[in-house]
Amino acid sequence: MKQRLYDSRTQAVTDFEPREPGKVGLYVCGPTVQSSPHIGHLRSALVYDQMRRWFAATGHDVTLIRNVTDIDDKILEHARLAQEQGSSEEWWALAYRVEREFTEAYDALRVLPPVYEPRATANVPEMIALIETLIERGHAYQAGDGSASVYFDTGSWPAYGELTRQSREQMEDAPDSEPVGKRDPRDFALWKAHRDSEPASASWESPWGRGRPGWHIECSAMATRYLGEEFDIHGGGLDLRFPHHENELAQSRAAGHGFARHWIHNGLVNTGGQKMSKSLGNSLFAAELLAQARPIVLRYFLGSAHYRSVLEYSESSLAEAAAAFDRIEGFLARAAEALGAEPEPGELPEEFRAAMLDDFGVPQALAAVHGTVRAGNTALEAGDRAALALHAGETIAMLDVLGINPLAAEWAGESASGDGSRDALDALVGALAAERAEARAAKDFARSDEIRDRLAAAGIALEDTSNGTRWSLT
RNA sequence: GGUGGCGUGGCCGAGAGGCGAGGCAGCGGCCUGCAAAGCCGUAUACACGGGUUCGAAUCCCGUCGCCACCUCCA
Repeated sequence: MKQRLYDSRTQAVTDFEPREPGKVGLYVCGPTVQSSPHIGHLRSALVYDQMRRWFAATGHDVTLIRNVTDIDDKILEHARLAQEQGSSEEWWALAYRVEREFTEAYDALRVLPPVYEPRATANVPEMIALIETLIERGHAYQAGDGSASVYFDTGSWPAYGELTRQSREQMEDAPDSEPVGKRDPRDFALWKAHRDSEPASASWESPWGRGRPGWHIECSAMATRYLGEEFDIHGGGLDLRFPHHENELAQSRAAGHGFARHWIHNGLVNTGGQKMSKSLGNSLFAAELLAQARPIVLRYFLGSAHYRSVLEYSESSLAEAAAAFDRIEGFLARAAEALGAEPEPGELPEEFRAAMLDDFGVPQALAAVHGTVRAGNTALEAGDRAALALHAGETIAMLDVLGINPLAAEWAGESASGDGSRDALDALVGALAAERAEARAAKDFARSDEIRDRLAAAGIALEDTSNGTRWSLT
């Protein structure tokens, strides 16, 4: 069975065939590091992390490139505004500080680092070369106002609009805040002339004069530099389809590159039925979320909807995710105790494989996880060790692919077992549990319930199983 | 004006012409001293109105509502 993948350009689920068998080149638009990461950034990164893990699990060598846009209007603007308030932070310091916040948030969710994370500022020569090619081929021109700006000539590229199926004629004119020498309002900047109001450090030498790169050219240049003129998959948030990805596609194709074979776009995160975004000011920041939910639960939650659908965030949906994940985690803990060892990863159930092969059907894959957990619980109850070991192993294998295996090394310290305080607690709780067992044996239920209640008040739940009493933190 | 998406049971969330994914909550049962956990069982769900079909939540037409993009955004 082949990998199936929805392609935004053709608007259809198609077979995915890597250009080179066994290898996948995946470029993902990373953040513009202008302000702190929010839940939407986390979801986006997570979606591609899941794909990357799945491709790896199915024997592919994945080259995942996720860029960092560290020079842009907003970064300069934010730094300037802060400086007006007395900040001494330069734009490049701001960008780097925010970039580290992103990295921290990604790490918290165990989003694996990309194979490489290129910064726009480190690829200016590649961008200039690409712009020169576009000018040579007659698809770009220097601004008519004599400035150093260079624009892509959308009128020279008949396919313009192919990604989002829009005709150039029907597009609303971009109301530029200032007339900047474009031949057509729909043309977009490849190179932006330096302005005196901007720091000199935010400009580079070019054949057209000092300036800085336009937004779209960086991705074309970096994707090509690290993945080649033609590569397998280009991904990003749905809101990047137009103009960003449309423009990337146009300029790269106009430069003679094959560019991305598949385009994928992840759905956005809504809250209160509305898109969350910087401009609306309704952002849920990563730091707040990570403070209120266990990172592994947050990862489960953000990854539980299909990557292309809208994910509605609410506190109750997050709480539901926590309950669902507890069920899985509880099974693994009981299985490990019953088996006397942490289960080894087993085979991936066919249902899970089929779901993932079908356009990354993570929701159905999670249904397979829950089905396996149920089968495992049944085996546990029946005392069928072989079946228990089988299902526990399958569960672990599936969770590993999804990056939510609480027993995995990557989540060490997050799982229920772990540090020394846990052992100390175990000794104390164990003593109380033993006392309770004596009381129960003597039918002194008032005493046994008192012990259980006291532990419950302290956040420790007791469960009486056929193998004795086990405890867990609530 | 153009482009795209969505509307599924109390909630979240899949599916996509014919055995009602999965989770959460609820109800009944088993287990338990009582619980908890677990297991078993439990739902006249597919915005509305037409149509195609032996059969539609799924296809077609229309209507309503919501959302996104066309301007910086994951």
